[in-house]
Amino acid sequence: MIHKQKVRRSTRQRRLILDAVKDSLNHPSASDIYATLADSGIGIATIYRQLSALVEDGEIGSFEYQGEVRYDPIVQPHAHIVCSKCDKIWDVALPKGINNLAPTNDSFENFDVDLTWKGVCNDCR
Amino acid sequence: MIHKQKVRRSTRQRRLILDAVKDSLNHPSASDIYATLADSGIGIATIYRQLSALVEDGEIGSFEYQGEVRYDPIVQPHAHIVCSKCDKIWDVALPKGINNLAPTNDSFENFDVDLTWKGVCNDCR
DNA sequence: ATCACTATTGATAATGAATATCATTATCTT
DNA sequence: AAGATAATGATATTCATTATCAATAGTGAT
Ligand SMILES: [Mn+2]
Ligand SMILES: [Mn+2]
Ligand SMILES: [Zn+2]
Ligand SMILES: [Zn+2]
Repeated sequence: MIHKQKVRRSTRQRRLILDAVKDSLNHPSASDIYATLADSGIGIATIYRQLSALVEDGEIGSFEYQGEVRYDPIVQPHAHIVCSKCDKIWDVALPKGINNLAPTNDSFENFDVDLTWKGVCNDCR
Repeated sequence: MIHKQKVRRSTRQRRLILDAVKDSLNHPSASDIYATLADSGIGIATIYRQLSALVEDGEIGSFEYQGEVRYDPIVQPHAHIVCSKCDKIWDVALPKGINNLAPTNDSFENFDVDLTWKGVCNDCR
């Protein structure tokens, strides 16, 4: 029983939004992307819809921070460092062997890890 | 230069809210606590205010999940397992030695780690 | 116990992120 | 080119959380 693949049309809006995330450096929110594409005329609803769709399709990553969803051009698993002063976010490699440290009881099947270190960055000290 | 301690009054509302979180088992949200204390007459604004204050005072923990803040009776650092189907959350010990795996560049001072494993629980399979 | 000071409360308005609605438009298949 | 329908954009709506402010109630001093 193969799950039917949802047909996704290639629209100008989808391409622009994907490119904006792929070119981003700061884990942008939906309104960040909206601002970046301000002169494209893309509506805010489309920004939200396509960002969700792109995550669902595995084209981009996402996580929530400070009450809003942030998007990530990197889809490979990785960890983040956040500064609690300026709220900047950096990418960092997952600790080697972290998957071996997963809680292995056979009543749970792990498939994803969300790891964030919180601290104060150099600029804020 | 000691930082002046903010004076915090002991009110009936604060005590009830703290007790509700301490007695909780399901990482409740603000509205969960509001529901639990429904017959106490405590206003929703007070629920939010005191939950924030209790976190600030280190009396309870908190983290965000699925677009809302969840509160935690356990203040000691620990990790969570969440089921992406039923959204239930379990406590789990932090992997031993996780702090040694922190990204150690001297331009960043780590003091907190947020670790969540996401998967599908037994009931949902 | 009473007083004065002010932190806290509760009702409610306001904010901000995200979703729902729906007529119109654009994409894809034939 | 035509038909089917996914996608869009304007906007209304939902939902969590915060702001406002007059009234209330802890607290420390008398
Ligand atoms: Mn990242
Ligand atoms: Mn917990
Ligand atoms: Zn910083
Ligand atoms: Zn489950």
